Amino acid sequence: MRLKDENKIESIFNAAIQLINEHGLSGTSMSKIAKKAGLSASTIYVYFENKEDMLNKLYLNVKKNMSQEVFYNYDDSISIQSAFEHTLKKFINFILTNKEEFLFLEQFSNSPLLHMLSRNEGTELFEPIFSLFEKGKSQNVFKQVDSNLLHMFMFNPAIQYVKDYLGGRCELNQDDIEKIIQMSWDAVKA
Amino acid sequence: MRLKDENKIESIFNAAIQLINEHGLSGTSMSKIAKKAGLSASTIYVYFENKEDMLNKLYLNVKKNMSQEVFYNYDDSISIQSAFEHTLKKFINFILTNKEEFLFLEQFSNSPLLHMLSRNEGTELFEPIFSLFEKGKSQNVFKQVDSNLLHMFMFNPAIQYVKDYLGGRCELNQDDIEKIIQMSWDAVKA
Amino acid sequence: MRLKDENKIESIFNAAIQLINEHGLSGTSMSKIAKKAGLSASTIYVYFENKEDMLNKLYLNVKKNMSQEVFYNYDDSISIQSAFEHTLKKFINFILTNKEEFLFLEQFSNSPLLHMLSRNEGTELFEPIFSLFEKGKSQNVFKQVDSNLLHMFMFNPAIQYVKDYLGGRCELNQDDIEKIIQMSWDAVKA
Amino acid sequence: MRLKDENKIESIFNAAIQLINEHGLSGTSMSKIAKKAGLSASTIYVYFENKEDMLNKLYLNVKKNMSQEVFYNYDDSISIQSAFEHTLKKFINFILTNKEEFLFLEQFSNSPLLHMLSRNEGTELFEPIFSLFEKGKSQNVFKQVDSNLLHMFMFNPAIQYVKDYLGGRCELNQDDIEKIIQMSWDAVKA
DNA sequence: AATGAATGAGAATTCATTCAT
DNA sequence: CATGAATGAATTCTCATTCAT
Repeated sequence: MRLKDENKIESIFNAAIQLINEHGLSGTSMSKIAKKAGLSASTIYVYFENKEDMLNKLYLNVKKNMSQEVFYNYDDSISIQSAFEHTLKKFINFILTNKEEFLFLEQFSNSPLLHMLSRNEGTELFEPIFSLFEKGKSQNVFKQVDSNLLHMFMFNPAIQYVKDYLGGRCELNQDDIEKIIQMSWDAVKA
Repeated sequence: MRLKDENKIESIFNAAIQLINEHGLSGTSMSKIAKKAGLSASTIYVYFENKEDMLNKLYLNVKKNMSQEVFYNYDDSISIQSAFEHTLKKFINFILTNKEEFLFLEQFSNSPLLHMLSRNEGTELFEPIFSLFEKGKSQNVFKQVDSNLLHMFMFNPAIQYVKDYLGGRCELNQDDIEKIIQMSWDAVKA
Repeated sequence: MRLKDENKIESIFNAAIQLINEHGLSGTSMSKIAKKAGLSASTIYVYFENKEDMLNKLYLNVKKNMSQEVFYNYDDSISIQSAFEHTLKKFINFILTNKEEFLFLEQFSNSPLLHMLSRNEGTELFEPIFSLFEKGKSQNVFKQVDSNLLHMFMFNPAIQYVKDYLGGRCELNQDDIEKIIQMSWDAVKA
Repeated sequence: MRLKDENKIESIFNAAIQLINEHGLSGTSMSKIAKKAGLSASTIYVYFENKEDMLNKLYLNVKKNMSQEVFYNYDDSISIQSAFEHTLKKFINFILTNKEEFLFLEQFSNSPLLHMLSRNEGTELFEPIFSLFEKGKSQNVFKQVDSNLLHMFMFNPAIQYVKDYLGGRCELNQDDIEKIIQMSWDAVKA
């Protein structure tokens, strides 16, 4: 693809994310996305097969950006607890500063439009975390449980916290974030 | 006049839940719900103002059922840890045996169609839990953090686990459930 | 019919007139009328066959009120010009002080829902005017033209004036009204 | 892309006019118009924003046609009385030979769907008449009254006459028309 | 007489997508 | 590649009316 095209995909993605957060998945039509992106609805079909395809590719795109930022400069050599806390902090930071992308992810994750394939591909982008879990378990730093459980206790409460904040249901508070990280650690540590 | 049929609301709710789980919120139309419920689409509008209203009332209905079952025979006098574990167990049990209702809740919670009002009303149904949190904090059994944080660590990982199971992404395992309860406790305990 | 019923018909008529002026003929449904009248939609069908029937009866009702007021104390013995001017003045006064009824009439007169029968019956209520026209023609006070033409020049410009005023397209002005009456007279006089 | 078909708008307008005259404004749905025009209902929405928009544009279109025909070859230099009579004759002729358009205008003029803006724009198309009124007043040929009053006496009785004729409530009669023109003149002349 | 419940028919409008240019 | 035009299918919701009580 040429540069020009990449810009167009970018515009489509941005427009889609904004509209979905404003009006929900079902309230966002292709023509509205096209209008916001400044092109014709039919142009979208040059780049994507259909709405589902577009949404799935957008999902993976966002997940990729997220993983890139979260694992940027990921240092494998520090202590497991440090790696855990550091990564979680970076994750929270990412979803706080990229709330549009994050909220889109949350909406789309619960939709039947998200293909199993995309979901798996998205999960694989967080592979370093699963490595950390395995390493931690082998060193008896983490509880001897399925890594998915560790994953849930690492991310889900934090995700809920940010969702509540972004939904105006609680205040943002640095202290709370520290506590969340502490609690997550308490949950997973052996 | 004909007698208002309470069963009708029940049928509408059941049809809606099933369809939403099968085809997603946006893939579920009022006429499809009506057809499944065995009545005319316009009849739904006798009982509800519009789709949004119907969905919000369905949400509250499900939340109410959930709270009734979770807090049935809720014993205030046992130890805080027992109450915590017992309630969480009952909660997991409810969402496992009422997967349709549970999955609907998860979908709808992320939709902009869910009114703030309904969300709050739904939360209030779980008041006993917040009482437990306050009591536990005063006795220094729980960490001295906002009760919402305790709530997140109590429920969100479990919710994610059941979602993964119901989505076919992991096996159900009694042992895992015990571990989740243990991890939740580790997260919240002082 | 009993008193009680008469009140109900009155309520229905009032509600209908108000709603039609606010939202137009097509924007006014039977259930909205019923709600505004404080009764059930099905009750309207106790008194009228259907919407058309109700509207036609309302039309005649308004026309009857109008004729009663316009011809109240109608004095046959004064000069023809005085009778003409006096009646026109009273007519203008009626439509100015009963703008709701008047505007309903104007809306409904152009609708295909108005039956020929009702229209004729309504016209007959203005019989004294046609008598005046005949008398005036026989005395060579009016032009020797079809009475309907006299009728048009007597009423239509005035009606348009009041419509423009009520529609906010001109100011009400007593002087204008005098001039309209003068012009009408110039048009019909021999 | 396919070429935009100007005929399509024409077809839509024609279908709308016919149906509105047959079944009234409220009895005419977009899908019926589309069917009669030989296209899909959604195609109408390619050309117009909504029903209201379409109707207002149709209104202006008809008004424009009317003004074009009425003022075709309009000669400013003849006597004021001749110009008055000539124009009125042409107007009556237009509404008699374009009864569909005329009746649509009458129905729509009384509808709350007609925007103030369209109404004004429509009136402006008859500017030459208002010039004539001003000129006539300055030469003391017309009464010294608001031009709107002159306008009412010039057109409204004639309009009513044609409506009665088209509604089958009177016969068409060239003599009557001459008389109407005479009466209009008597009404407005100084 | 009065009415809440019920509904089939139909309303306006939007949607995802295709197609010819 | 890009897109305006076009549309069948679907959507939410309203309506006039009927009916059992």
